[in-house]
Amino acid sequence: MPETVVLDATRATTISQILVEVVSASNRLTRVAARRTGNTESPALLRTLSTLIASGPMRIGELAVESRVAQPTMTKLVRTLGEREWVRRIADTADARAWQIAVTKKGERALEEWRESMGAALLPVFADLSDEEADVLARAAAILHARIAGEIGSAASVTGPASSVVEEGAAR
Amino acid sequence: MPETVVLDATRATTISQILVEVVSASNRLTRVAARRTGNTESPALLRTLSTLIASGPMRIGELAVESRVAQPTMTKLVRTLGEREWVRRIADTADARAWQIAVTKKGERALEEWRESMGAALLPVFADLSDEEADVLARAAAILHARIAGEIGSAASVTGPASSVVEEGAAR
DNA sequence: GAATATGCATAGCTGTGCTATATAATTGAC
DNA sequence: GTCAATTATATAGCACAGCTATGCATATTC
Repeated sequence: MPETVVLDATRATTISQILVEVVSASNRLTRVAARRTGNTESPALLRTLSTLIASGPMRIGELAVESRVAQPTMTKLVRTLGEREWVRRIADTADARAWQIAVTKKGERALEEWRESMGAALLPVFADLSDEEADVLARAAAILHARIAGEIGSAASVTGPASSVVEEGAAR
Repeated sequence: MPETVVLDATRATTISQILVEVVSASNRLTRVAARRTGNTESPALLRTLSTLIASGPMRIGELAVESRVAQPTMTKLVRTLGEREWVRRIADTADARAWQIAVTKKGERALEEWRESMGAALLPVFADLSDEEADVLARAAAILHARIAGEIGSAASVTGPASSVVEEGAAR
């Protein structure tokens, strides 16, 4: 196995190029999806919801890290989500500065409806995928999800049990 | 092969779900990429550039369709691209209302640099992909690109030869 | 040549993202 | 136990990408 360094450099280049193609394809797919669904749904809100559903209630700061946005951005998103009653804020008994953010039933339904409408909107473009192509897409999504989930050292999902049930507005 | 209808419905559901997973993964990947690159580059500008490079000079309206944005959005993007000297506007001799938008060398370089920095930024997260995983991602990107390109009836790339070489600001 | 259609620009809004900074609570040092 | 430093969220204010509605100029059609 000679010239390992050269081989590795080549391989890194190849992987980089593939990643760029994936990002580029993602970028376009996002636009196609936005236009076909009529653009009424917000990716950021749904991303936040699905993070919460996947990992359970967590603090705003943790949510910001998981969702890859700055903390003030997440504060805004959580406010909007709260106004729609898709999440509720639960006081954190261990730290009066913090809140646990939890998805409501309504929020779960909203995400589910979004997934249905997104699937329906994109289906016509992809309906005649071969089984093999469909499999490739499914595996690619799984690979991306796994890598992205693993990208953060630890984060979240460690917070769960410490929260109380005091709703916002109640005496603290 | 009995119950074709039921089977097809099931298959449609499966494909829909896969597509939703792909969109969801894309959405997250976009955020990871934005954060890791330091977020200085704008996806919309680069999407426009790469469309122009792939399909050659075209009108603002065509570019809007290809890039899946509304026409006023594209007008703004083209203005920004022009200010950066990444594109130039060429008068369309066949129609005085229209412009042909063409990428400059500077624009090509900007896209190339973006691709390099994006690849470098994401590589650490994906460096230890197996050859097989890398292949799955590459094929998924190709499938998405092909479908998205095919989604529009015809559009663009039919416009090329009709344009002149009169630069903006020159007598029209 | 007047009416209609088309291509682009402008105005003005919303939402998502950012940084810098404020406020309040917690933690740590002494 | 109090004061300083740190931490969690909120607020302010900005930029940009997206949209719809609409205006303006040029083409096209009858």
